[in-house]
Formats: sequence, C-alpha cells, structure tokens
Amino acid sequence: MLEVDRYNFKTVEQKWQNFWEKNKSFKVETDPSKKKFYCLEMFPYPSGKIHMGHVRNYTIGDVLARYKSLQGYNVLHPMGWDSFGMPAENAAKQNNLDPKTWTETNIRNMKLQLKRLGLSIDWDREISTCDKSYYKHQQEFFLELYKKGLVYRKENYVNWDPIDETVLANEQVIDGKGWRSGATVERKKLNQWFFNISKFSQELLDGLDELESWPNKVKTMQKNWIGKSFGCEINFKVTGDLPVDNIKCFTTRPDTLFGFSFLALSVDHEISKYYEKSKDFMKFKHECSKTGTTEEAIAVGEKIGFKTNLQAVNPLNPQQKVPVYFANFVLMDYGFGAVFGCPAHDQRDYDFAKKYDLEIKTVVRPTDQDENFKVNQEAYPGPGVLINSDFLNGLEAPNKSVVETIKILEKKKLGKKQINFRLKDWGVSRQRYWGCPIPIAYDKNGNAYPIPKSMLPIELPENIDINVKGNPLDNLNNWREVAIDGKKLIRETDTLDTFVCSSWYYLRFCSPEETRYGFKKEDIDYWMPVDQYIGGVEHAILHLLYSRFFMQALSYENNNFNIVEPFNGLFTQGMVCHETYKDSDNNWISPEEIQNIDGKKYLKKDKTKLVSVGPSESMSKSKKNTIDPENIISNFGADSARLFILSDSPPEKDVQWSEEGINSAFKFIQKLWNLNGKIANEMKKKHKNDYDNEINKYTNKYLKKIHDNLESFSYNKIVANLYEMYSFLNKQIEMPYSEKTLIENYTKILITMTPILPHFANECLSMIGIKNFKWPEYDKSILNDEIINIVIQINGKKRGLVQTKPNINEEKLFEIIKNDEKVMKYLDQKNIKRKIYIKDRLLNIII
RNA sequence: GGGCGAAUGGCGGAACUGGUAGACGCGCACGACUCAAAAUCGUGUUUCGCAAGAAGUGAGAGUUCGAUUCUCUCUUCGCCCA
Repeated sequence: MLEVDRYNFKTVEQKWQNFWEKNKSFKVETDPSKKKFYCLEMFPYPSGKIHMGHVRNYTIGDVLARYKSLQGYNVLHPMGWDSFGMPAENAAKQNNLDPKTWTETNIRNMKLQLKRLGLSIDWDREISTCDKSYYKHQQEFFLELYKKGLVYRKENYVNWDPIDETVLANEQVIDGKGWRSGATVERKKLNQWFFNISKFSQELLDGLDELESWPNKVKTMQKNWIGKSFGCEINFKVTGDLPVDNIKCFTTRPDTLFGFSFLALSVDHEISKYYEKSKDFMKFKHECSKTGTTEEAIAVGEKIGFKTNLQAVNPLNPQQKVPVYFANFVLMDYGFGAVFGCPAHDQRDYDFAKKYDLEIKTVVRPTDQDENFKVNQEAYPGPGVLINSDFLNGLEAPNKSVVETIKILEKKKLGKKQINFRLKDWGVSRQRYWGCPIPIAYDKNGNAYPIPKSMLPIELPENIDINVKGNPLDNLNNWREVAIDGKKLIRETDTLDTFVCSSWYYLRFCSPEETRYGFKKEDIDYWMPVDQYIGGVEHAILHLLYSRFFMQALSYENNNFNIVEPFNGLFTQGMVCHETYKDSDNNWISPEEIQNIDGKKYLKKDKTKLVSVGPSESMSKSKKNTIDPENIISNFGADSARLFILSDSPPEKDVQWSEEGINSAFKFIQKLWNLNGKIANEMKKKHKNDYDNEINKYTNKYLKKIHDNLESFSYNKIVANLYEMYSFLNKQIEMPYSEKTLIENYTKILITMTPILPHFANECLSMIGIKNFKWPEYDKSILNDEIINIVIQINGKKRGLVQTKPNINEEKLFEIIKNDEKVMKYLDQKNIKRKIYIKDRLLNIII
C-alpha cells in the first residue's frame, strides 16, 4: 500500500479561495456574443452569522452556477444584502448601537463566512439595500410609479401599541398584545402609501401559466392568493328609518337567493356612521375588533351580530324582507363589506342563523337526494340541483345556476356580473427609521409633493437617537423640513416596506455601478430574466408576487422595458432540521451540550441530567437545535459541509443535519484523496491497454448519470453517484489501463466533482496538470454497447435473469432460457398460455 | 374550515414514460490489523425460514400479464391560506 498524506482541507481550501479572489475567477461582463445564464439565490438578511439554511441555499446555487459555467455559459452569480429592516433597529436598541454600524459589521462577518464556503460569486457586483447608492434608485422608481398613478395614499388600519407608541407588524402582535410592551393592541387609522398591485391581478394570474419551470405548489399558492372569483354585484333595496335606499353586495352564489334570510354588514361599513351614537353598537364594534380579522379567526370564532332597524328586499322575491345585521365575520375590504346570508349553504351563515334564530331554507339538493332534502346540523355548500327556488328550480348548481341567475338579475337591472379578486393593494408605509425614505413631502394642508429627482437620494440621517417612542424620524425637525421651489414642506417620515427593496434587486445586479438609473437597458436586455432563482418556499407568495408586480409596474406605459416575468425558473429548497433535546426539567438543550452513552441514551455533558431526544425539527434558536456553520467549516472544511448538505435528501425536501452525516462526508473526502494518490501512482506504471474499453464505458455511463441528475436538481443522487464511482475505481484501479486512458477518464471524473467539491477537485486536477477544462459530455453512441439484463418472469414473478447484448428478439431469448434450469423447473411440461416480451427489458411467461 | 402534497428496512432516502423494490449513505453485526482501543480495511444487513421458498412499498378495493408508480375509498402526517 502506498503511504499517502492526510488531506489538509485547511490549506487547500484557503489556497483556492485566494486563487479565485486574486484572479477574479467569477467576474463576468455583459457580452451579447456569449450565451448567458443568470443564477440567483435569495439574498440574505445580514443578521450577523450565516446559518445552515444559507449553507444549503447557496450550495445548491453554487453547484448549478459552476456546472453552467463549465458548460460554457457566461454565468452571472451575484450576492448582496437585504439590509434594511426591523431586526437592526431592535438590536441597535438593545446594544446601544447605530443600526448602520450594526448592519455593516454583520455584512463584513457574513461575507467572510460565505467566502469560506467557496462560492463562485462575482463579488464585484455586491450590493446592499441600505446603501444610498441602492435606495436612491428605489426612490426614483417610487416617483416613476407615482407619476404613472400606480402609487396612492389612503387611510388604513394599523396595529398600534399604546405603551411603546409604535406601529406593530402582524407578527409582533401575539394574542392581541404587543410583543415587547404586552399592551393590548389597538386598531388605529393612519394615512399610508399603497402600490396598486391589484390593478395587475389578471396579468399576475395569467403570467403564472407561462412559468413552466416553477413548482406547481408555488403557482397554486399565488393563484389562491390572487383569488379570482366570478360572481355578481347585487344592489339590495332596503327599507327602514335611515336615509339609506340600497346596499351593494358581492356574491359568488346569487343562485341561492331564494335561501336569503339576512344581510350582514361589516362594522366599518359606511352605514355604521348612523350608529356611532349608540353605546350598544360601539360596544359591539369594540367586541369585533378583539376577535381578529384573519380568515382563521373568522372561521373558528363565534359569529356575533348587531341588529339594525333596516330590512333588505330579496330582488328575486320582492315580497320577502329580511333583517340587516352588522356581523363580525364580514370584512370591509372584501366585496363591498356586505354579504347576503344563505344559511342552508354556507357554514358561517348557518352558525349565524342558528344563533339569531333566522330562517334556514334549503335551496340546493345533492344529486343523490330528492326534493324533500333538508339541510340539517350543518350547511350544504356542495354541488347539486336547485329546489324551492321558483323559476330557478331544476338548474344544476353551481355552474349553470350561477350563470342563469346573473342573466336574470342583469335583465331586470337588479345586479351585474362581476369578477372579484382577493388580492389587495400593497401597503408600503412603515413607521420605522431603518428603511428607505419615501420621496414625498407635504404642505400645511397635507397635500403631497414628490421630491424632485435632482434632490435624490433622500438620505437617512445617521447617528441619531433611536431610543425614543415611535418613529425617530418624527423627532428630527431639521431633517423633516425641506424646501421645494421655495415652498416650505415637511417630509414623509414613514419608510418603505423592505419587500420593496427585494422586489428589484435582481435588476440592480445586472448594472451595480450604474449611477443614472437603477439599471442599464443593455445590461438587463442581456442578463434578464433570471434563469434560475433559488430560495425558501416561505417567500412563495409575497416576495415573488411583489417582484412580479414590479416588472408589471415598470413596463406599464413604457415601451422601453419589456420584461414581464423576472424569474424564468424557480426552485424552492427544503429546510435544515436537527433532532431536539430536552433535559428532565423540560428545558431545551443544544446538541453541543450533550453526549451519547451506550448508543441510545444521552446525558448532559456535565453528567447531571438525562436528556430525552425529540423529533427532528427545523433549526431554530428557541429550540436550541442549531448548528453553527462556522464551526463545521473549521472542523470539517467547506467541501465536507457542501457534500453533506446535498447528500441526504432531495434539495426540495427537508434535510436532517447529523453528526454522523457530516463525519461520513468528511471521511469520504479523505477516501477520495487516498484514491487520488493511488491513481497518481498507477499513472506512472507502464500498462498495456487491455481494460481501456471497460473504464471508457464506465466513465461514459457515470457521466450520463451525473448529467441527468444535475439537470433535474437530484443533487442527492449525484452524491450517491460519487460514492459508486469511488467504489468502482477503488476496486478496479489496478487493472491494466493505458496511461492516456486513465488520465482522460480520471480527469473527466474530477471535473464532474468541481461543482460540489470545488476546492478538493480543483486541487486534484492541478496535481495532474489540468488547468483549463470544460464540462465532459457523455457519448450517446457507446451507451447502447452494453451487456444488458433481461428479467424473466413466470406469471409475473421474477424467476430468472438473462445477460445479453441489446436488440435481442423473443425467439432467441427463449432459446437462451431453455438452458436455464431454474426457469425451466417452473415451466416443467406446462402449457404456455401467453408470452409478453418488452424488448430488452423483460419476458413474462404466463402458464 | 378550505387548498396542496406526502407515506418505501432500525434511520435518511433510490426505483427513467406501469416492467429486477430497497441504489447510495447512516446505524448495526461479524472479521482483519492492534497488547488494547481509536482510526482504517473487508464481509453481511427488508421480514419470516437451516434451506428451498414465501410475504412485503400506510389500510382496503379496482384496472393490468405485471402496480411503490394509474383509479376510487379511508387513515395518519406535513405545508399553505395564517
């Protein structure tokens, strides 16, 4: 046996990282003469340290980027920082720091960590959204959209924390209380800026059909979010003691109008103004604000109502008048804030009718029931046939009956067909300091004025006191005062939602240095759209929808910009999980704090307590089941980390991190290193070429597998292919190959390893003097030149295996079987009823 | 409540368009090296059975010469709406 040094990942990884940096190996330029590939991973929030989710995300992207680059593509693979946002403000408050300082320190650290992963990133294109050279252009876009009428201002409710005097995001409201102060959160109306995303509802919906390389799951989620529904706008006549003649309603089920038994209004409906003096109503309204407005709260919570003095007339049956209620399950921002109640066929309406003892009239029967069918215990929302509905009786519901009813209503001018979308406009105002300033100022009367482009960027003031109640910008009078054309104005102090920053960053990567505008046309014409976008499924709706909206908004009334969809391909990777541990006092224990005793039991390292092992869950600080990538890279190397994070599960599924797993990846690289030494040794020997054909065939088959698995994102199978390849070469390497053949094949194999193990594979390649290389394509013509296995079945059960050359016919195959005792034993003198032969695969003999 | 998806050894997972179920890895067992251990290497490892063989992909049905794969019913779990 040859003595080989241990593989020193520390020096090798450092060496190649220095090499790539010095040579700017991944720097790319716009060059229309070359075919391009834009590979983008979702950029990180600079929280301070990378986590395993980043390792997985960026490894997947790096494998693809390196592969495409070897295939000859001009690969744009950039990285940046989503660096505005609340955590910086919170951390700064806690540590008495400036958010900017905190963010910049984090970026420096994380950049070093990412570099240690050996990613093939063009760092010259690095961008950071909190940098004024970035947000300047964002302010331009805001003004551009404002000019096009796609930005507007309206009053809207926010979650208000009365103790901290601040606006809370939805996730900061826990059980109706502020996360920090614990105060009961109030609803407060504020003037806020909105992007008119709903204008593009139909376009955003239609666009999904073009996105063939997106997961269906994500497309369905977006479809549901946009929520197109077909229905009818009905104007109900009302009578009563208020100056109100009619109430507008949207419904998707006008066909059930004969089951009408009440009309329900949102407490924010304009009619509520007539009840503001009623103590009972105000009490009821307050009650409603407690139940929450999520669809879940509405579905689960108790349905309560407040009866008005109004009565609504059934348009199809004018003799019928029903009571009008305010109800907690009706939201102002869906339809017109009013719904017509049909208890028999809607569960919410049913619950409500039961509580207030309203009529429940069945108007749809399931097809397997007769006309006497009556709804009982719960509503029947399913399909069927209309009954008890006068002239509508017998119509098939809901498809035919809805269309027919709308026709009748339209003819009588009682209503009209309407398409309704669930998608609401995007509120972009945030009452926070650490975000992109909104380029608007107001006069004394509150009229808005856009800030002229020449005055951009509006810079965020630095080194200010952020330990104040509310938004610190509100207290900076010097900053707030601005003069435009001699007019004294006051700046908008809200900043933009950070989702705005991430809605166009992929454009900026194409022209990171451009100062006149957010991007250069020639750059985006070349690089866009992103060919492959990779990130977590948690961004399936908002971020991806907002980005798609941004393209719509930029191309709106602009013939110079014709990108419709930003991301041609999308891949959503799974999460990184780890077992969870708890001690006997039910405290979470981190993996570093425990040790294994006798295989299955775990003890705390201080040996005080037995530790119970819980299920593997997504890594989180609260459950203490995180593993720090920095330690892993230091102890095992980046290549080991990359190899393991890809090995155990398909990239789109969750992967379980384990000590054993990273260990075996580490050992495997050492084995490959030993093999590399062996092969170097073999190359020196003078051999005949008896086995050249075998290794050529093997390598060719291997290349096909790697190629197919790379194309289908089956990166876990590539790792399996590497293990198989190792096992083959390790056993077969001492066969007599000619030197030339051995080098040729081994080189190809090493090249296939460079996307996953870039440091290791490049080191091995340079040892045999290979510096410039391309992706090795497999040879289709020799794939068919193999010995194949044909399965012999008797009555569908496997009874034998025939090894033969391909293209064998049934008769010849049967001749071979006649010599196979094992198979013949089963056939023994029996009549063969039928033979099914699938060429070169299987012969099934039925007896 | 609605939508989408999944279920394969002790574990993570393979199986191309219906055609050898369990690739590859982990774990485990045995063996080699060693005074010994670790590391390393080798062999084995779905279950039952000494074997021949039989059973077997969440449960139950169906289509088929043949089903992990297609259809239906059910169970459990996950994700999203939230």
